[in-house]
Amino acid sequence: MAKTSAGGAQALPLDSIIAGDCIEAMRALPDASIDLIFADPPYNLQLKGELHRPDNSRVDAVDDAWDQFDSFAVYDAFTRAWLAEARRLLKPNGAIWVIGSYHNVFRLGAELQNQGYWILNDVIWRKTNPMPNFRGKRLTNAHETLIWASKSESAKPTFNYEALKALNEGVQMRSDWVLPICTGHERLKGEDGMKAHPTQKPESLLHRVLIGTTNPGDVVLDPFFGTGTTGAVAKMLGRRFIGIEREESYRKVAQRRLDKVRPLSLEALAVSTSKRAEPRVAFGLLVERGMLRPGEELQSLNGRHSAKVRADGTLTAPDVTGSIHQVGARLEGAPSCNGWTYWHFKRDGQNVPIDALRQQIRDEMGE
Amino acid sequence: MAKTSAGGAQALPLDSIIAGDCIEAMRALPDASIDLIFADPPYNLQLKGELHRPDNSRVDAVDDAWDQFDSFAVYDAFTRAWLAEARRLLKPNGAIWVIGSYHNVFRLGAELQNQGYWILNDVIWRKTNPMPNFRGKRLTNAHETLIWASKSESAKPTFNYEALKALNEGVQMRSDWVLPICTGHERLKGEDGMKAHPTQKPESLLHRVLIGTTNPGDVVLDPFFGTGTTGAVAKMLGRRFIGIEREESYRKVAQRRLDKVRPLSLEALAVSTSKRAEPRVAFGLLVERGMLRPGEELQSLNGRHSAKVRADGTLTAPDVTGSIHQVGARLEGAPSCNGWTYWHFKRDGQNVPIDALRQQIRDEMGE
DNA sequence: CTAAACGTTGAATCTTGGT
DNA sequence: CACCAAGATTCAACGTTTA
Repeated sequence: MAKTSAGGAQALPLDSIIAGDCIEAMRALPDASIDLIFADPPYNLQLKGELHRPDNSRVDAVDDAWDQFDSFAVYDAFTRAWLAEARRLLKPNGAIWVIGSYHNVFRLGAELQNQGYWILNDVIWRKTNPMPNFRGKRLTNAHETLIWASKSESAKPTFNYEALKALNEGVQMRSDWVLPICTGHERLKGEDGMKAHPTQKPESLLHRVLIGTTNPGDVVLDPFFGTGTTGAVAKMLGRRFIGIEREESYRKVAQRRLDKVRPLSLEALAVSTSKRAEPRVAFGLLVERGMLRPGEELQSLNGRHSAKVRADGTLTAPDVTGSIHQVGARLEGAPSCNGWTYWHFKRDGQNVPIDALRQQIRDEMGE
Repeated sequence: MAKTSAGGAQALPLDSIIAGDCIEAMRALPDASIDLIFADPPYNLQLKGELHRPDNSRVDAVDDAWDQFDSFAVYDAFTRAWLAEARRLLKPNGAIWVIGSYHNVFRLGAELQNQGYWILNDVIWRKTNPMPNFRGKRLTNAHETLIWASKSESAKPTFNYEALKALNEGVQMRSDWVLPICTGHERLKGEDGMKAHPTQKPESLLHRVLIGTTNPGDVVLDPFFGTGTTGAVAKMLGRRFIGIEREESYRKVAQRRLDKVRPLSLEALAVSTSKRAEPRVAFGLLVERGMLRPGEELQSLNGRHSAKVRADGTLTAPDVTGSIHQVGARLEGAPSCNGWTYWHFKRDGQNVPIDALRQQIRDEMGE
């Protein structure tokens, strides 16, 4: 595929599965073209014989004295390579999710940090129905760890705070997610009736990831596509996806699965948004519109202070004059203050925050 | 201190706090002398500006000098050094616990693996009452990660499977542990009334670690002793401890704390080793949480019988040991008994059913 | 007296947009 | 990039004061 000189998104093989090795396939994609990467890398290394040690000696699968150090060195080299490609592909405000268990997640996390990714949270997928530890020599391994990281410290990653809060019954989403493992009808079977993939992730997990950290239309890359859970949920949620998968059998199952997915309507895709996404309203507009009269007195939230509205949209109190925020902050001795929720006016004997007037204006603008 | 040629435990400064840097202090201890290490190293939080709650109050951040490192390279070198000393000190079948957050735990885990430690489980401490994310820019950081590792792959670490199972309603203990953070009376205060240490760990966490992975009489080393939670729980549970702490103020608080701890009786310490019927409720959590003290006496509903609480959440009476239900049934000569309503404890001169404590826990967990 | 209201705090990598 | 101002944002557990 030809890259465009601009690295334009039109070069991307959207909504399709690329056959091949994940590192080579990523090399063919343009810089800074991806909004989000979700990666579930293998940790049962079938890499012997296909990779070289850091000193370039070839690792042989059969007769090699395959000690632990070699094993970690090879795994780290593999991790370093695909994470570097992944970072090149991310837009400046892009982010990545990786998932792993204690076998590999510490290598993943350390390498993310080494490459300049900025960890935003680690998230625990707490399985409601894990496989028990049969030998009674360990604790039941009842969770996996996800790491959410932005491309750099200065990035401004997508985070739909209000949508996740709504998913969590009105309290902010925590870093531990309680979700069942993938079983039943959701678990894809091969033609032999056996499970098609050993570690198929539940769609609920991807649903939460994509609702929380992407917007509709975003491009999501999964370099270890497997049976395509990332693609299926992305398509359902109105996101674009690119999958990379080496094994033909997985690609076949994934493509069949994807063909059956019907995207949700735009209406169904709408999520709760934060105030930050709404248009700014100048306090002065409330005065101009006659919603507050110059000279009218406002009361503070706690009732301890008052200030008068002036015709230019500033407030004045005995010792301070300025914006609604500045006056509130000064009177409270606080470094900052949200004047919209701090100041109240009287209507029908009730104290009403001036934020209600702002909301009224926003409602009119939205009509 | 002179090492004995056998590395004998008699050279160990048991049940005391060593003043000084953890690496130097460990160098003075003999090879292969420690059964278990619990380490809560600095997290390298890298906090920048100040953080305020929405009500404008200031968050008291962990900004102590001991948590400051110039780079990952410096932090890694520090980690490498203390983990190497720690490994030298462990007996061949010894094990280590480390605790951290996403800031440092990937460095810890990777270095453990690099040094030949063998990870047995990662364990998630899920906090019932974490600090929220005040700016709505991340997920609530609601957990910390512990890593449990043996000295080598071939080691046979202590694992009290049945005791942990008994603590967990008779089902296998999982890798996610739900426990509150350290607050209230347990949180140690300095003379100024402020918290004595910024990151004091709850005793319930150490209780579970020590019950599960040590035996009475084992030697437990904590190279980052702080205010001595590890020592306090070890002493209570009949384990020996060695603490290393650099800061004099922490040592003073820890020593005062340790002096007040009364070790449990042997009887209370006995830990079940045989299989038995599944208790239906997590009585053990009441013990871990300190709501009932091992050795404490419970009275029967009719006042005719009494039994003692043991550290693994079983009861013992003169002729019978087992779950709260089993012991109640045996003493009454009944086929079954609801231990929750049968057993009572004394609080403020009143007999209160232990069910009240269960209800308290359920309330906390939102059931 | 109790109940309700109010205040405090916890290992935190915690903003955005305009000039 | 620096600087400045607007303005968005919290949950559970304790402890203390008020009604």
